[in-house]
Amino acid sequence: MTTIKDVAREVGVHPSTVSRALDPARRGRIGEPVVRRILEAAERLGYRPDTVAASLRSGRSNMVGIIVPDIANPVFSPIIGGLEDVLSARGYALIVADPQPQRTGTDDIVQRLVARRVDGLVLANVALKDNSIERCLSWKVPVVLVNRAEAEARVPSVVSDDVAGMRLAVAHLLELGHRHILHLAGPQMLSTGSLRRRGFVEAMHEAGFAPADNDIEEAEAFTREAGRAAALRLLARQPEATAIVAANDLLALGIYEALRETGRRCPEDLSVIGHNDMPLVDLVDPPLSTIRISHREMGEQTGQLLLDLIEGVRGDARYVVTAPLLIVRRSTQPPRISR
Amino acid sequence: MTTIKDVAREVGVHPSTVSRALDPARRGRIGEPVVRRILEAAERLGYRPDTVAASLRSGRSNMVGIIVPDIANPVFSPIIGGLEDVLSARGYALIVADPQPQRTGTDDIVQRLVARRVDGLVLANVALKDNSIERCLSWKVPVVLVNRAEAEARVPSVVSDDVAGMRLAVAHLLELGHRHILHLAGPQMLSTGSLRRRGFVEAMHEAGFAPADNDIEEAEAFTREAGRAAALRLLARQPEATAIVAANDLLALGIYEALRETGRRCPEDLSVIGHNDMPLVDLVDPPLSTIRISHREMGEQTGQLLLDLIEGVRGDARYVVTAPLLIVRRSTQPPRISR
DNA sequence: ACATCTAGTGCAATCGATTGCGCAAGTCAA
DNA sequence: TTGACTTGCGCAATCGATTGCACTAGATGT
Repeated sequence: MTTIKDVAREVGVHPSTVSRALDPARRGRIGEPVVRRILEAAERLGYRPDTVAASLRSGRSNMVGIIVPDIANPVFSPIIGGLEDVLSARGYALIVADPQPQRTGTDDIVQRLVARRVDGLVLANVALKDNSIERCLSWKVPVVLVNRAEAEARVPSVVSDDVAGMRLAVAHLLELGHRHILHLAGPQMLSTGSLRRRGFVEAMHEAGFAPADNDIEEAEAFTREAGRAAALRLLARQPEATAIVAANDLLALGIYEALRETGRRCPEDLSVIGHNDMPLVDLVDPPLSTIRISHREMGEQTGQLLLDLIEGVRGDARYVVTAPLLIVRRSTQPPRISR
Repeated sequence: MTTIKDVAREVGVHPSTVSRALDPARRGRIGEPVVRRILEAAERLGYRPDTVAASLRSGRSNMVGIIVPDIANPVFSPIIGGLEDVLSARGYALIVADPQPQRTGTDDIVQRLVARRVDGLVLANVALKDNSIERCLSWKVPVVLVNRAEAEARVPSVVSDDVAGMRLAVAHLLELGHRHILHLAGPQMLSTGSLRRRGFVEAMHEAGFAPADNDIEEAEAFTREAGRAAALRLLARQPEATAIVAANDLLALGIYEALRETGRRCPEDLSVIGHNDMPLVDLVDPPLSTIRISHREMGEQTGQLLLDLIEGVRGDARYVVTAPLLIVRRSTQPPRISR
């Protein structure tokens, strides 16, 4: 490994001069011909700066960490992808971490990442009240929330407009002629779960159909299995409803299973609409109507926000909400003519 | 930030003593009571070791990098998940990188990761002949290939038994009574593409049905769109075939689209079988018969292999191949009675 | 001609932990 | 009592780059 000293010796200057010449930002202070010779020598010797050493001295690691609840979740991978894109373009590396349920002792992931001197952190898994945020705050490490927000808005976040998304969904069903609409809600400790529920309730209210508590059922988690179980409960309670809006696509697919098991057909007997438009839901049977969220774009925005925070640019758009889009496929249709 | 010196001063010993006392491996050389006092002081002061400084001196970074072609690809996320699991359990962090098509100049990702002093590298994107492997080799950084292997086996790899998988697929169709079976192959520069093609050809041969070149069509990429296009070509050429085996699920879904466009039904007119068993293919219409590969497990194995390599344990299982499993759903059925 | 800048480099400290080597005190055998 | 070890810990160098400060020339101002 050739170091900065080797280059310095080769050119006959001091290491510090090499350091400056190599950094475009500070190159200005160095004479033009010297810079040229240094660049040439560095190239010739195959010099690669040691990021670790630089980090130690400068205090910046050029790394950011992201904490996701489940990497395999199709919602998070595009977020990671978008994030990685903008970060690597600016020379940052992304380290992804999965909060293992119970690892040895008190060293949780946030701490581990901070010990690695990450310059910033992205949290994709916060609950409405979440203490990892406080820890980041107390350590003064820049943080951006993505996908899910917290109850108090203490740190920047990038989320979809969940309430607006539910408005779109409800409006679509209303327009089709549905009147008795149910909601399969997600976990209420998550912003996505609670905001979407609120969106549903508000939209129904405004249309003059105040939903009863009985019209809403909460799933234990954002999974197919939890969706199936909750749908079974909900359908048993409200057999004459004509449509159901799910808090996310996985839940909607769970509803599909429940419908099959109880001998109902979608959309003939019951219209179903999801949320997220994750990959492949256009190919399920029937193709799922849903609300599209551009997760990749959210990842990119998150990267921007975080970089601004790290580099001290006071971009004032601290709370980015992206606009959802209604995607109509074949799981929704007008209700059958009721007597 | 409290450093090792602070702890040393607090306890009244030398920093090096603290360093040793804190490392379980070298703790033995230090007196028991001193260790206890150091541990206590470290805890009380909230000491967190600075990973960066440790890396600089020790040469180990406790980080490994993984290079994936596309994070959003549902095949890679479980691999990353499994990998991250075993790595973080051993104190390693995982940094994921996406090879941007053309970034500035010659500093490709491999170089960038090596500059970050990663202790090892996982390549999930190698082509059959790939020069990033040579670079890793020349830099002497431990490497493990996953999902796709290279032509010459110079470095350890973890892959599914693609040939065996295709045998399962072909055997299944044969057993159903199919005789004229087509293959929608993947890119032949990738091991998955070429091995699966070979598996198909071999299995057919052994059954006594030598496939003609005309029975095989190569898709440009492992995508739905490429699958659709290739399927269109293939079906135009071989209209009387009764079954088609795709080199992967995405390709199979492309076939679905092509079938719909040409007014054929699956499985009545044509049986289709995929490969990978990626999430949600059990919900498409019709539910896809396929070959299951346990990607998460592959990720875990990859992690083990890499750790062994890094830590010098000569685990001799250098080339892990996992066994594929046939999953029969509803996209395959016996062919219609031909005249 | 003299004081004042300014541009271009060199010097040396520093970041925080690791580690080879050395030294002192204690143990044990002869 | 002495010599050979062992145990426990301190010393100081080191990893590779960054950075505040000092210094030297030549340029500028008056």
